[in-house]
Amino acid sequence: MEVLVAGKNKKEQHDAQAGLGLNPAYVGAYGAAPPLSQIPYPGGVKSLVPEAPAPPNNILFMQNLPHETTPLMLQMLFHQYHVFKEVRMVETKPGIAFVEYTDEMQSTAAMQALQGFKITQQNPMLITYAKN
DNA sequence: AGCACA
Repeated sequence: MEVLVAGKNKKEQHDAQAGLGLNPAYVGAYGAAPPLSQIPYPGGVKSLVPEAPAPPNNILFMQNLPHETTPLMLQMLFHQYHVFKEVRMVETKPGIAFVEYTDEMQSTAAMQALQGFKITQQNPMLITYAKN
C-alpha cells in the first residue's frame, strides 16, 4: 500500500514541475521571469477587450465636474456641438451629470469634442457613455 | 469614485 501511495505522489510532483518548466523561455529572453499574473496563458481563451468601459450610447456620462457646475453651463457647452434632448445633474453625487442626445453618433461627436474640457482650471471633465 | 431620469 505504501508503494502505491508513494508512487502516485511522486508522479503528481513530477507533473507539477514539468508545468513550471515551460517558463525558462521567458527567463532566457528577458533575463528575469515576469510574475505569473502578467503572463497571458497559452490559448488566450478569454476574449475580454479592456478598451470598452461602456457600450456606445446616446447618453453621455460626465464626471470630475466642479461642484458649482450648473445644468445651464453644460447646456450651453454641449449645444454648440449638437442639439441634445436633455441634460440632467445628479445631486446626490456632486460632480457628475448626464447629457442625452438623439442618437449615439451625435453623442460620440460631442463627447470627443468636449472630452477633457476644463470648466475650471482644476477640473477637466471626463466624459464616457452612460451605463444604461 | 461616484450612473439619473423615464
